Amino acid sequence: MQGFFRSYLSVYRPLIQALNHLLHPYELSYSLWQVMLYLHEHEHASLVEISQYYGIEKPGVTRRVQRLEELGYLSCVPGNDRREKSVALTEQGLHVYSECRVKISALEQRITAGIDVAALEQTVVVFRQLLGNLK
Amino acid sequence: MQGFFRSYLSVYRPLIQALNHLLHPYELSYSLWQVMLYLHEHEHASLVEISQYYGIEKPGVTRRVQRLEELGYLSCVPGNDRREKSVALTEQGLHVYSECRVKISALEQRITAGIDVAALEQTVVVFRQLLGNLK
DNA sequence: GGTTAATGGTTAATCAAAGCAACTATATCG
DNA sequence: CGATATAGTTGCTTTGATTAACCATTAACC
Repeated sequence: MQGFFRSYLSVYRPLIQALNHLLHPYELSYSLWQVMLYLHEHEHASLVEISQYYGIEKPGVTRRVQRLEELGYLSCVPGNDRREKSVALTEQGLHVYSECRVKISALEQRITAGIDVAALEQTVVVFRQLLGNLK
Repeated sequence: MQGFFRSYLSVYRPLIQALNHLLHPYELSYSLWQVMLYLHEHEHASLVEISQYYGIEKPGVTRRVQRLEELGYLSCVPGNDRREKSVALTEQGLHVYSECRVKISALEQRITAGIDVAALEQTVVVFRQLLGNLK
């Protein structure tokens, strides 16, 4: 499968640009959106948890969280371990999440238009396998 | 196909890291590698040509080309239009290309191991379609 | 129980990559 | 000839990530 990576990577820039453009009105980028995505699924989370989930370093998470805090999209929630900073989406964060969710799904719809659903599902399976092999 | 983008993007960071790690001994990154890739296929090219092919701005290409020139991997070739800077791989650049080509193909082999070849081929088709829809 | 080690988080400095705006030089067209 | 378009460069800014060093708190252990 010579050229597979190249084929994969050719999609990246236009895709991330489209997503960032979509998120821009909310002062978000995809990297910030990732944090919201995680918090939408986990109610609350520590920074290390997010760091490990996305495979990025802790300082990166600190900054994403700081930004989202500034925007009022998330806030700290008290926990028993006082080292830990547990964060959760705010009311506003949840609202922004929902709005973006709709738009992102619509974009997904548009970008995958005309592609066989079975092929898309197959592709998702391939991504999972690639990810497994990459670790 | 909710979550398709997310699935796609989850592969990006680990993949690009693996590639950059592989290219590091040659003082290359994937963004530099792209230029070499193009020049390997086109003998020589102008910066605008490369810029359009990869969908990046001209200054980005200027800097990539400058870096590759410093490394001795490419050099200018004379053309009739004196505005234009036509570049081509040097002897050394070609040699480095070959070495990296082998290693990248091996990595590709490793990362796609155990994945059905038909599924991979279908995935490449999906990438092409996505790219088409993204424009 | 008190010292040591591990864990969670932050800050600062650095780097890579990309974008935009403004500029120079050359070509083309009227 | 002069206006306009094209190719490339430079400078500045932004985004995202990394490493190293550090502080605070908790856990482990003799």
